[in-house]
Amino acid sequence: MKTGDLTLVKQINKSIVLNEIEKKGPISRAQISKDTGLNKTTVSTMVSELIEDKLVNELGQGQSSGGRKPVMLYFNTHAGYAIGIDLGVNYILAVLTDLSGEIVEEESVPLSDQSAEEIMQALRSLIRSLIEKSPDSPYGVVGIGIGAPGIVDPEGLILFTPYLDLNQVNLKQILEDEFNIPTLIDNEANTGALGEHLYGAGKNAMNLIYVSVGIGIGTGIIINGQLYKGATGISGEMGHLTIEVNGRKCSCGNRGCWELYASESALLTEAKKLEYFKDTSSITLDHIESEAKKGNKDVLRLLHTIGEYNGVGLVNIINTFNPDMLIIGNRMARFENWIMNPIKSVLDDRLSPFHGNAVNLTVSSLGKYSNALGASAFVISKFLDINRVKVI
Amino acid sequence: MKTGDLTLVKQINKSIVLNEIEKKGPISRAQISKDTGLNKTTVSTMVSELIEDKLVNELGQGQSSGGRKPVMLYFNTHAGYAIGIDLGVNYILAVLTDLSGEIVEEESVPLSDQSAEEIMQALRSLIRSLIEKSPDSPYGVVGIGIGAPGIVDPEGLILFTPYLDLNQVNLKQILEDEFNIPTLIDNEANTGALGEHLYGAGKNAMNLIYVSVGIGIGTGIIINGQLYKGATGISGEMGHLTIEVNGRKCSCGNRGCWELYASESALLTEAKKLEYFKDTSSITLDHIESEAKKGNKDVLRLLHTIGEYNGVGLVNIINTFNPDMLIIGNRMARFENWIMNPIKSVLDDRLSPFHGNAVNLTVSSLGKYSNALGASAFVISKFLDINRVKVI
DNA sequence: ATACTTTGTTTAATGAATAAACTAAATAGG
DNA sequence: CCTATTTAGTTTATTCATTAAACAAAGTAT
Repeated sequence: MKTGDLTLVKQINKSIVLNEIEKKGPISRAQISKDTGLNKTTVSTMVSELIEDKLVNELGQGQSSGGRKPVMLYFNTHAGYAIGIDLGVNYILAVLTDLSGEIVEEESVPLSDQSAEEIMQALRSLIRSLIEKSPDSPYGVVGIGIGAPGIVDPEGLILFTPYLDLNQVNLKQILEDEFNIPTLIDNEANTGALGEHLYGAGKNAMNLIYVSVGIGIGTGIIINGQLYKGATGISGEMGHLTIEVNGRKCSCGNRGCWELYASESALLTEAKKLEYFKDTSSITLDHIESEAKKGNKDVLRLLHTIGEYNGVGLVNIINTFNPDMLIIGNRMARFENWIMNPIKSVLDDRLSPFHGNAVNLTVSSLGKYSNALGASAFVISKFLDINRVKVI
Repeated sequence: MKTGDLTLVKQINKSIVLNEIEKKGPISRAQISKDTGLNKTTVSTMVSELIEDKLVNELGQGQSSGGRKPVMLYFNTHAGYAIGIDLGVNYILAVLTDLSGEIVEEESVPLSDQSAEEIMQALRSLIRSLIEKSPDSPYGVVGIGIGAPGIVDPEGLILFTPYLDLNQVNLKQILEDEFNIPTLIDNEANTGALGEHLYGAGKNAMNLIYVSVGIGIGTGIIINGQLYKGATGISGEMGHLTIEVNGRKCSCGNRGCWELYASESALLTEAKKLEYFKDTSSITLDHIESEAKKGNKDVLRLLHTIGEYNGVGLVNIINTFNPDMLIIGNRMARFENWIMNPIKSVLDDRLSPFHGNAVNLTVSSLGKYSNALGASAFVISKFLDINRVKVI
């Protein structure tokens, strides 16, 4: 059983000090002591250790505030690096970040046939390349994080992923065996939620829901600053909330699922029915966006409708979680200009007044990087072993 | 800021020891040491303190297992008492429990006009009476917990409650001023969830959703063993999930809310339309249950439909939370025999196979007491100040 | 009767946080 | 320019947790 002892106390306080330096650095020992309530002596001891650990450096003297000049400390973001991978349906985006989540290298490849061989080969070569490009550092590449579409079990086994030929593949095991670097796989909505929580729009939100609207809709749930994954790791399938009880059958087995009305697939399906696109063989989001920019009435009306359906689902999420913040991510986010108003008017209409203005709704601030950055953040947090991110 | 120090360590370990005695008592010091990993010395120290605190007693010698006989310890459930109150729409049920949640006294009164005066007077007299009846004990009555229908803010202010004339009343403040006993008010779904989690069917579930199906539908969310209340304390309004996007307007502002189809109100409304009840002026649940028992076809068909609608909402909950356990409580629970099968067949139909048999679905095991017992458990936990229950 | 086991306490050691005293180095004000 | 004051950071001694080891108490097994 997890009991309390002195090492626990030290761990807690060391985390607090490191966190403080990360968030507020450059900062002096004295300031940390004032801000945290920890004794000056304790702070000094922790800082010494962190400097030995190469996680913190001294910057030099800062401004005096009427007495001896403080020694400023900063988080050594170059103590190690992490790889974050966005495993998309037709692309793989891989980033190398420093320990602050700053992107230092970036590579991507398109996927053509989604076969296991193609994907694995692309992953291997991307990872190998980023490892080679990673600057010399005390800890090297500290982890590989992957955000994948589909259902991933807590051991890193991909239980089910539509479109990709990776069902029942234990990606974590395979990559750890090959690269000997701690690896984490999770659903892209979960990694996206983490990314936004740690580095994006959700920095100050302890309870946030990240809504990944792509081909389907998935949600990443951050509760009390921690990722919630449920009993068997498959929570957050809110794309499959029924919003039409006798609606169309969904591939998940349910009927009238939200994502049938509000996702990228829904958008493309409905666009196909428009007069304007009747001669277009395969419609893309680019087509739709360019028409929307041109002011194509039918496309605007369609986006309005899709926005409204997004709003209906968001009302459900708010009624369930009463979150501090809602973040819309993935590919639907590019239509922000056209869907945000209908979403907001649906919220106004349908939300009980007790929610008032409490909910903060926004579009992903990390854009196409939220998934890859979240995956990277995940492994960084694991490396730093501070309680910034825990999976419930 | 909350930092680590020795008192924290002690608090953690003392909690562990007390919890162990609560759960496994009678138990010896040696056994606690083995089970928890705490050193024998530490356990002895904590036990001495707990005995001084009157929270633990020595029972006498136990069975030898090949050496010196152990001294068995047990949790002194009579060290104090707690009052738990189920504030219903047309009744108030108040229980006095010992520290183990065992009911030692019970009183209830019907409500006739739901006026603030009637309710406050009834509450006062119930509380006063239970305090008088509480046996002599080291700590006396350690808290008053109240589960109320409606929306309660974190400070105990009732923001909104349908049917009761208590809107904007700060019940907590009023009762604390009068009785000088720590008081907690929460939504009845939250207290119900706590009751089932601590003393009922959900004892072993760390992630559970308690679905209170009464006049409306509310949900109490326990995540990682802790009650989740959301950013402003109004999470869990899953009765207002839209299941028909263009459905009837609900009083909450939304459309096609789940509770319009699956609650007690829905049952009564639909029952009114049945040929059999056309001459009954005011139909009650008793009427319906007695007809169901007699095998009235129309009533059975109606209950089947209501069950199916309950199933639809439960699928939504499972897709969202992937919980260890789902517990159906409040008045709809009495129809278990007629609604459980339709619910289960809807789950079979609509749930993705990845949920398999992972979800444990059951009806409240505390029956009409789950709300009152949860309210009592809430204040007991606060009193014991062990981390058994924390509100996120 | 003797060896062994199990329970629980006493004793001494370890390691964490911290208050107080101290050193170092600045500013401020005459 | 000099002294008092302020601020930063370290050294020292104390307090208070857990714990390992030795020990005492009280049983069982043979």
